[in-house]
Amino acid sequence: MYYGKKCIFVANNIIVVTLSEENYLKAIYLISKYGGESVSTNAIAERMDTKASSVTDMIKKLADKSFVNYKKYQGVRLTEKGRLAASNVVRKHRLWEVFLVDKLNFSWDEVHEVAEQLEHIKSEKLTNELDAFLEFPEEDPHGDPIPDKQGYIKNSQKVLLSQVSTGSVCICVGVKDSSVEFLQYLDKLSIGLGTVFTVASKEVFDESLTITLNESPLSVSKTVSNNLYVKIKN
Amino acid sequence: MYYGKKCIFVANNIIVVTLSEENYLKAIYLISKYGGESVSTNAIAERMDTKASSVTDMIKKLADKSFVNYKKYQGVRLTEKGRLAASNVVRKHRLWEVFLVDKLNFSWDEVHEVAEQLEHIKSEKLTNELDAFLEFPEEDPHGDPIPDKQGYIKNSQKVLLSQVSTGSVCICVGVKDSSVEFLQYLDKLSIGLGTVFTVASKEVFDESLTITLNESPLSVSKTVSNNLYVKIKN
DNA sequence: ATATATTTTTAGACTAGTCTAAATTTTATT
DNA sequence: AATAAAATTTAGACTAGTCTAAAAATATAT
Ligand SMILES: [Mn+2]
Ligand SMILES: [Mn+2]
Ligand SMILES: [Mn+2]
Ligand SMILES: [Mn+2]
Repeated sequence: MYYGKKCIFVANNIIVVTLSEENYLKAIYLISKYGGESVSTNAIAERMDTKASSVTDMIKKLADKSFVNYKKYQGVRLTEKGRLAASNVVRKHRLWEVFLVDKLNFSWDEVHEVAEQLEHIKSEKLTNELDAFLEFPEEDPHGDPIPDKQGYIKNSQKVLLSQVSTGSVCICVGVKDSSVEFLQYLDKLSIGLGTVFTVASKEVFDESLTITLNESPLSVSKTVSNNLYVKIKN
Repeated sequence: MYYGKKCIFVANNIIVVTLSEENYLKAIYLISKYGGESVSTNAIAERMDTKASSVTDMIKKLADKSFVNYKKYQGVRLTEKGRLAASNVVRKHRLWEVFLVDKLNFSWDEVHEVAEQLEHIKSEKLTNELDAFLEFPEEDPHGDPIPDKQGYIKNSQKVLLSQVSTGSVCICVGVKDSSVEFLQYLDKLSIGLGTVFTVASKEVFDESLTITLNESPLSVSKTVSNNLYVKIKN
């Protein structure tokens, strides 16, 4: 009997889920907004930087294992089992990101690549002890929510900076784009999670904003305001 | 061009070493006593619980990448490059074991399985920050030495309990067999790293020892004394 | 020195996961 | 409704890593 042996997690001699399957589940979970919506083959392929034909192959395997419901040409939707498996991968990813930033001096633009690896480590005890060690964080270094053991996510009232009306005092609570480039640009602007500023004015021409940060005015483009989550402070 | 894409570490777009290759390198490294001796195909197969034919296949790949020197039917020996790659895997394995015990409340019999996964995470920064976070430990929870960044290992004067002469005061500094079974048995005997005891007498019949631990006599079999490393205290 | 046993390698097969190119189905446009 | 475009699936090929069975080389025993 051939089981691939390496790279595959085995519990009680039953194969649970491979690294590759986990990556597909995670992609479906995130594209579908945490398991809600149905997801197209192409959307998965694009997100995972792979080919649609590969996605179709994998979707069939996931359907066989009842992680997704699948009808040809109709896209997929996570089952409850799939949603839980996927949320667990995301939980691990985000917990490890917190660990790297809080304990190992990583900056928020350095953690993602390593967390992509760490999220596949299989050990319930490890995940839960890590959670406790970090004092049960609710959000990762990019402001994204960390699902709990049961896959439950606390939803917060964050809103995109671009939606905020002039005069509001805001606190930065997350990023929509968490690319290295954007994060480093925010560093340069001295904007990070917890940064407080006021929306001074909005330019009609290009929808750029002028915000007041540390008493000084700062202009931010529409691209920035469209990718920064804030909470209104008053 | 096909590169397997997943599971393979890429630095500057050059494939460095796969998870499977790392496992073989580690096995050769440990069998050869940290890269010294030449190692037979069968020895690798036995240690890795795989078939000799698979080992031969992999050996050829490792030789192509100049991690080992290989002549048909003559076994393999690690090159300097191979020794360093292997020592890095062992370094990571043992650092993670320290992390799990010191920070995440794992016991010494629970860490190995998880460390087998964690040892393959590729990030120099992670390894070095973890090392610093743990305050540069020199040994893992089983008393095994942790190679430094350059692959250097501090060698210690530890000796098997079975070699110690009667009357010696010993401090337990490591185990040769680190199976769950042996480690749990030691727990039951209240023997761990740092435990101090005196060798009271040796039984000629079965070479069992009577040791004095916390004022009380305790009998340990030859199997135990052959798998426990100690340092003489005076 | 020869025969036997052991070790190692080779040959051929298999799975997981990927790809390209072609076929099929669904969706959008006239 | 027919056609064109886009999305999706299928067919067939490829690699890494493994296996079994057979062949070849080396080591051991008479
Ligand atoms: Mn991330
Ligand atoms: Mn994140
Ligand atoms: Mn170990
Ligand atoms: Mn160890």
